[in-house]
Amino acid sequence: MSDADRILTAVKRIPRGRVSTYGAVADLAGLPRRARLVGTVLKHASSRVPWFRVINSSGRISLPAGSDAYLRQKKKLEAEGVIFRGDRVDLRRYGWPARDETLDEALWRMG
DNA sequence: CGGTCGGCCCGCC
DNA sequence: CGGCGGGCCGACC
Repeated sequence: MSDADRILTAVKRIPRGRVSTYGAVADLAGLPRRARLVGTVLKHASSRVPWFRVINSSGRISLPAGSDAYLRQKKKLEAEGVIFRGDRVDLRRYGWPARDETLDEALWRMG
């Protein structure tokens, strides 16, 4: 299984209405410290994977502000109930896995 | 909250 | 091989 496959698998696990960060996805994929790779993989991802649920650790969309791509991602998130406060989302509320739960707990919970 | 900096690890010349 | 930049991140001020 390639790194890209593991990343895409991890992204598919993000629940509807929640968001995850590049670093968190890397961790879930078993690829610590490879947040940037997650970014490049997602850039070329197919529409079957919920790439739009991945944002950066500051709670912002990692695309040029105001660009078509940016607005597309924002709309998709809002469509499933994620509320933006200005240009960012509250990771304590929508972040997955929750900040205070360990990676092990999160992995266990989803089998 | 915003901005900088250093560290990090690719993927592509 | 060497250099460079990227949908990153945490620490710090």
